[in-house]
Amino acid sequence: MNNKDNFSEDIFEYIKVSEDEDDSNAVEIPCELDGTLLLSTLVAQFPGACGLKYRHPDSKTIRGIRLSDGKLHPPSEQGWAKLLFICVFPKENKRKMEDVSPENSAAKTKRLEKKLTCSDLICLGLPWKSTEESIKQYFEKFGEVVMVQLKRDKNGLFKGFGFIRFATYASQMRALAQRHNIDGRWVDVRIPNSKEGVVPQMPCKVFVGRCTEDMTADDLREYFSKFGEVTDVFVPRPFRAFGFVTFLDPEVAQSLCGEDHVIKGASVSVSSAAPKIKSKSNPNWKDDSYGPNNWEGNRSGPSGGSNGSGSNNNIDTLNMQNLGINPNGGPPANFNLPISLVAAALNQAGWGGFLGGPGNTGPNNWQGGPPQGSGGKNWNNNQNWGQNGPPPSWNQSNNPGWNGGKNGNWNQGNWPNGQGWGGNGGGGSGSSGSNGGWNNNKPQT
DNA sequence: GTTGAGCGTT
Repeated sequence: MNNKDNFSEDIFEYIKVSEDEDDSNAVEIPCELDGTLLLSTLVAQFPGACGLKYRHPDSKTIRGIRLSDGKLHPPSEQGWAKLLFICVFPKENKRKMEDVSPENSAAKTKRLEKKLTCSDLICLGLPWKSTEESIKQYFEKFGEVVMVQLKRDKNGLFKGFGFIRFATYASQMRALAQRHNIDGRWVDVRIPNSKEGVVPQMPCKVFVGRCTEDMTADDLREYFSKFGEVTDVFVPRPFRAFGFVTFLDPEVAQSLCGEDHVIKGASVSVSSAAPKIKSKSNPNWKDDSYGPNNWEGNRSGPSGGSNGSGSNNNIDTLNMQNLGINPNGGPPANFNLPISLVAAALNQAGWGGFLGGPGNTGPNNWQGGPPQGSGGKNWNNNQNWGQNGPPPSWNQSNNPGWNGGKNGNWNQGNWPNGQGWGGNGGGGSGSSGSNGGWNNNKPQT
């Protein structure tokens, strides 16, 4: 052995990955102990990646790497060998001949381009030591950053927030779809309030009907990833024969609507997750509510969160929806609690499924209380939530404090400080422990 | 000198 006895990274196999066949920019990425590579691990280093390929040393042809359940499988029984693996990114342009018809190509693309414009993004909770340069450097992994403005007071003291702007919509979407840990702080990146309703958005989410019970979120993700980058999947449990898939590119989502696809031998139908019913019971809803089931079905959140499938790829669809990035499934307009806190807490409390994690155990994976060691004592009387999903009041104004924080359970005063839900490091019912949560920020010096 | 929810002296 070597003299790094206290350093156990060599129990993981590292594989060399690059964006192209030039390995000078390659990154070595650790596999899991079973030899597979988590897609989320790949995405963490290569945002937007949806798979891997490699050039076969003998045939010299490019071969794809098998992706199943969010895991990339080594090309042979011998493992990953010492080959260079190349990231696969979703094709920018579309896929099917029908979509290249005159009606759908130029005109439609033009329309979309006009709609899908970048806006400034606000970054909240930046570390005090941030500089324009460091922030630019951090966000450049999502694409070209054309502007960084950190806000300071009259004395030049940094106020802990700022604005950034990307060169492309895709970069913006990638940044909005992820959580950001900058120098150990969870930083919220959002569309500024001043831009709310100004930045036009297209639905990124589709409704997938006729799902069979054996279709997991990972199945849907794997299948639909071939059409474009999937940022979120939600399959309600218990089984309800439908699911939702959210794409990074709204054009991909739109192009799939109206189509039938075969997954696991069954025909599913893809349709718009667009508004279908109007909610009268909840004054907090915006004018329209979305999808077949409002929040319960249509809502989603961080993928790869707090469940056994083991990884968190930092997708933050909950945030996206709240901020109008994806108009489908948005919460009430006057949703007072910082959405990131809700997301983090629900995730860590084992609600990852409700928020759309790959396990999709939904509200039912939370059986009668917060995780051990949690400070979330306000949950204790809500054990019925573990049986039949959220109480009806979730969608109504008399809910436990979603609106004004008057009732105590949800207002900020009752949230544990600093460490979030007990700081147990794991994702509630999940086992992977890779869910950092949003509210883990600690005071810094 | 301190801080940790917020929304931009363009």
